Amino acid sequence: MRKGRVTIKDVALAAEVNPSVVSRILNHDKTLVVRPETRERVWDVVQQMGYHPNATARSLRTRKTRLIAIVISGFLDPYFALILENANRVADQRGYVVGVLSTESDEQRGAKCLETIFDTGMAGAVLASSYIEESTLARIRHSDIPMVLLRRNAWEFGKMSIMEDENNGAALAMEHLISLGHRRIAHIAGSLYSRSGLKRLEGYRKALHIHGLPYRAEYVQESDEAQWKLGVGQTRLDGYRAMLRLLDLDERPTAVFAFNDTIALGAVDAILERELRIPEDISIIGYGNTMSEFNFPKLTTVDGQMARIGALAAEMLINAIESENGEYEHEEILIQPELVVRKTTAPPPEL
Amino acid sequence: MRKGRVTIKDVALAAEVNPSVVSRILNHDKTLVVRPETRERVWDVVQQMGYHPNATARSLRTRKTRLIAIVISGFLDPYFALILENANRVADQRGYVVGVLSTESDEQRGAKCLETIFDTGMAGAVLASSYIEESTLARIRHSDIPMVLLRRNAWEFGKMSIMEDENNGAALAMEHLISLGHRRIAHIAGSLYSRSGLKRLEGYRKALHIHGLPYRAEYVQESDEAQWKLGVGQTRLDGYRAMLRLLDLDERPTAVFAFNDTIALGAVDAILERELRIPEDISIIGYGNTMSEFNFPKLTTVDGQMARIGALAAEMLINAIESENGEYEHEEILIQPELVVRKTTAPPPEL
DNA sequence: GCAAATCAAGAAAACGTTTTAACGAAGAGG
DNA sequence: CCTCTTCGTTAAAACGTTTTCTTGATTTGC
Repeated sequence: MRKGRVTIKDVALAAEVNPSVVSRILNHDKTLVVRPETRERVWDVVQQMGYHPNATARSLRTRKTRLIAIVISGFLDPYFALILENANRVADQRGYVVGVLSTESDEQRGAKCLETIFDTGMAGAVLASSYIEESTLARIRHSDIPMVLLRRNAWEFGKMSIMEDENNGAALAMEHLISLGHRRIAHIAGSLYSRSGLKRLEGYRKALHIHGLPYRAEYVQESDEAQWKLGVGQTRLDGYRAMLRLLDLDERPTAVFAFNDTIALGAVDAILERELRIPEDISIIGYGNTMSEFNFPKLTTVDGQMARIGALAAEMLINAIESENGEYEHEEILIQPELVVRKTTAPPPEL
Repeated sequence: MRKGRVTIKDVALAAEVNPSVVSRILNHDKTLVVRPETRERVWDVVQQMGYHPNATARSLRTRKTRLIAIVISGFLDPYFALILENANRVADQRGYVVGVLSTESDEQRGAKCLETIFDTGMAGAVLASSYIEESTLARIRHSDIPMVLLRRNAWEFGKMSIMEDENNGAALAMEHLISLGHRRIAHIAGSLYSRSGLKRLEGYRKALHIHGLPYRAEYVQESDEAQWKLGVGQTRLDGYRAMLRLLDLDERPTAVFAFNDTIALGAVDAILERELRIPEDISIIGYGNTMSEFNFPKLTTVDGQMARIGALAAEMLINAIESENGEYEHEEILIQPELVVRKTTAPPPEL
């Protein structure tokens, strides 16, 4: 490590052997026949000189890179943090580095992120951000690197995808409330311009219908529409405000299914402020399981399985990258959410 | 984009020109003299064939790479999320991709992350994780790539560093409480095996001393020591438990300075459970400003300036990478925290 | 009208690997 | 003793750029 880095030639020179031999020894080339003493000598020199193969040169020659991209919407959202954490763990185990790109809730940047992925010559990508326009996405069809799309159908693009069964997740939440005896159940919805917002609302409606409960428009509160900039605005404050509107109804609901955990906590704030008790007076169920289990109150919710999804995405992606022939199944996987019952749901007060 | 990617030779062939000309045109080589029509023809062909230079080959030749590493302890901690978010933004603006490595509160992995950085040939690194042993860190001295260390002194390693003045941050919190009239102020400490834990405790003691207030050992609650695995265990539950112990004291404090916001919220839980009011009965101040401003209750805290630190780290690192001669100042920057007064502090009830 | 200067581009080396082909020496087979 | 394998290693090409050095053609200066 004197001037510049030590190259394979330096090693070869010191070990009095050809560079190719060094390379093949280091790469455990099975077809190489070499005297044990030579092999040992090479290893010694490698250790002693502190030789590390130049990854760039290797990549150029092998046309392989060990860098994969994960595109998210932002680091602060626990949804993405969980995905990143687990995808990164798997990638690391398998010897890959993840380059992370953030669209920052700006659709313009979705295209830029994809540019970067191609320009940087990454080996594959997990597309988790929802801020990638359809038109941008359409162009990935002709890219030759594997990709895994999250929460997006990817069949048409010839890529893999992992979807959550949000419809069923919402149903799970509703079944739980209904089985506790609730009949007046409200929903604080997410953006109705987003896939997730629509799916969870649909699950809400379907559950009502199955159990013969009436759909009451005033029981579905969207967060202040002005704030919904395509999915943004799911803050605790939004949940708080929506819940206040629900509490002001003549016949207020006995249970609330919130679009996500953050909104659910906002609803909790409003309820406590009105000096009502949870779950005795009103039950609250969230969605996502993005809050720590140590949070207060201990929120009943639906686990979105982000940890599993993150790990699985990395797994699938790397398998595809390493598939010999470059062929891989364009799988579409549907993950089932799970109900997590904690302390914010109970039978309604009338019983 | 038929078979394999289109290379500079393909472009050169199609534009009836030498590859070197294409290269120099694309890189806006000032010294190149070329006929306008040729230049235009090359650009046209580049566009039409969708040519993107192979980043790997370019890196090999120029001995430069546009990949920088950020080593964190985990994605779920908002402290790191904020740093990542802002460092990533700056890196992206300047045309860099950040590869993110996580030590996951495992000191063994700190060494591994550094290995990865060198093996991957990254251009530089921001070391934000606290789980990197001194012995591991010592080896970076002889690495030839720029690095920025966060919350660590790096002078001895010949690297740059950004430190928070946590001592002063703690003093800020204490001055605020004392100026409100509090005299019985407790501290829920972080791990006393960590730099941060010690510094904030020191700030707490110093402030007491300056104002002639007595130091009372029972007013300093460490979270359950068994849980402190070198800094882990700063959960909301820990704050809750520590606060319960404080509430059980004969003469309970009128204000609490918590090691961080998460612990502060745990303390809030305990106080509310005992049916005391915040801030009327007890004031709470946190540290970090890691919670959204929409959180409830609106926590008075000390802003750790993580956003600024993240951006600054990326800025300094990239400046160093791009410094012509490879020389750069081994700066040590000290960032001052700022007090953020919200709703959980008020004068003590006696007044 | 001729040397010198300028213009427009081409040729080739280099970056550090991996991989395939080639090679000489030693041993085997007859 | 000659040929044919096998063994252990070397030679060289290739990956796709960038960069330096030439080169041939045209223009300029006088």
